[in-house]
Amino acid sequence: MPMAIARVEESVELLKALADPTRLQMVGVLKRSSEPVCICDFTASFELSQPTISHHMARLKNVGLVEVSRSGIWAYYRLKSNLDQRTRALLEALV
Amino acid sequence: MPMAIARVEESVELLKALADPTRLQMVGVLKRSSEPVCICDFTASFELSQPTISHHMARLKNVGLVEVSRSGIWAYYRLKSNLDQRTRALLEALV
DNA sequence: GTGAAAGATCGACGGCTGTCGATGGGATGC
DNA sequence: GCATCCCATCGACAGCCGTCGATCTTTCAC
Repeated sequence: MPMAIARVEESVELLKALADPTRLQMVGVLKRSSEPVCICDFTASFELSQPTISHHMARLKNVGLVEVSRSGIWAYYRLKSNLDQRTRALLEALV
Repeated sequence: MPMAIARVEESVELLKALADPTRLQMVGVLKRSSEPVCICDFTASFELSQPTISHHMARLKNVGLVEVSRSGIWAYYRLKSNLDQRTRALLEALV
């Protein structure tokens, strides 16, 4: 039974979102953290500009890997809670 | 314990190799096949030029996902036999 | 040797993507 | 109101990547 085209495209989008050193490490941080992580923490630990960090996080959000909660002027990100089993297995193999 | 940089880069190369619809489906075909698959089968089933198919397979080969055996004028590809556990788990979650 | 077939390589083109500085937008504090 | 801070968005640029036609290499058949 060949892979359905729709599922291929969906998997590819997920893979492209993870296929960047910065984003893969961001996901790693979020996966290991028990609490949501502030964007300011990422801008502090990666040697990249703030717009770049924001851009990467937006890509992770667009593929449904992370979700955001705002508190005042801060934005806290965490891995989405209801990731499907396949995605969780993939992260488990990666991070 | 954060991810080692070398392992991040290695994972990213693997993810980039898989983050394309054609290559992901190629890997799917190889994973499901009990026997090596001829390049001519891929050029026949994908609506892409022969150089493009060859280019994609070369990328899969460069990251160590597949290996080739030639017989006469034909080239047969299969998933590399000694993939590490992490990579196998990743393919299991994807294909 | 000649020709044909499979596959790899090359050169070129357009589109996507990572990066930045500049700017915008909302919340906080004075 | 005004300045300041965090973050998102925009515009621009360079580099990578998917794709193709053309060509080269190797093998086989005659």
